[in-house]
Amino acid sequence: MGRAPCCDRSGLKRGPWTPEEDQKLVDYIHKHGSGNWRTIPKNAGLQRCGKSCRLRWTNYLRPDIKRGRFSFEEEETIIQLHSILGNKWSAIAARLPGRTDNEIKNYWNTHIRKRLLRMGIDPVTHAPRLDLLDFSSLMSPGLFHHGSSARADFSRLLGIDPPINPELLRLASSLLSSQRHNLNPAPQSFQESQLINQEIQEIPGFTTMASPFVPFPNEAQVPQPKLEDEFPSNLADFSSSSNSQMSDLASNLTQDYAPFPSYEYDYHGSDQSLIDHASTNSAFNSLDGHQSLGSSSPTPINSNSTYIAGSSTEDEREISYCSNVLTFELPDLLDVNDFM
DNA sequence: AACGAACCCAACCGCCCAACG
DNA sequence: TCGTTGGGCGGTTGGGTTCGT
Repeated sequence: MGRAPCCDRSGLKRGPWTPEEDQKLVDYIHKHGSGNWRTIPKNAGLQRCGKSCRLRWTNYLRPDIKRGRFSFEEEETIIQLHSILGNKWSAIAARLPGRTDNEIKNYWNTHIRKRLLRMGIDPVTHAPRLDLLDFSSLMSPGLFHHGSSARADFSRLLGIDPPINPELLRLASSLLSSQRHNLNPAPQSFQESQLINQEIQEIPGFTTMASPFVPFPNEAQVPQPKLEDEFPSNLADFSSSSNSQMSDLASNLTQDYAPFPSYEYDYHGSDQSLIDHASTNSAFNSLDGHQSLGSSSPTPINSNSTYIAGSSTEDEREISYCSNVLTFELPDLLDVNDFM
């Protein structure tokens, strides 16, 4: 059943707000508070729909709104929360004091989303975009460094040489399946979002901008799955939509796996940083396919804090993301920019 | 300098859901 | 139980600005 317009549109002004209108609305709300939005425009002497007033207030006029560029930490928080909550902008905004859902949504769509795409990360699933890969590239013998008799048997069985790594195939299959079936990973209702918020809040070490951002206080808490025996068999679970599954997911984030085994956001609220789980297994090739930005050593990849305080250019942020985040090997010949 | 393309973001649209009578 | 309403949400639009040629 369609919903009737929130108000009679005839005679009501639309479009950009004038300073005079802003002042009227601010004055009224300062005096009377923001109660019944339908009656506010009438009482405040505005030829506006109540909905328009509410939007103007919540997205622009509210005194606690923080204006200006998003900090790197805010960006990271957005990305992390988005990986869990999906496009629940209000839920994400609730964790970023002073930022509105609309502002975050716009920032995501205009900045973060594009950056992730440039990095070869699917902004919906937060997984590397394997759909862009030529699977023949996965047959590179140098891709994996694990000795595996099972793999040898498997490849012998398939008669393939050089062998396709079965784990990689399984991963690719799971990811593709996940991307096909779980494009809407977020819960459906605001209540669910709130529940999830609570659950996330209860995750040990998961904090938001309101408090020091140190999800993993010490290295010992960081899970370090081995590629061959600890890959989630069904990564689609990551994107499940039910509340309980989201809860499980949240738990998994700290207890078992990162959303993607070799794809991990770096947490660096303090000088503690997340170990690069997969750095011993793969190296990240930059998007032009020539330069490896990822660390190949098992030491924390940003023990000196990869993020340079005060760095603010898009490139610097992207490089920081790349060096911290993506340790997934892209084929040398793949230029993600070709797909942009 | 002029023009078109690309980008940015405030504002709007339409749907959903809980509350209420 | 059902219909209506208000508030809230995510998605989309369009006008202004910036960038590139």
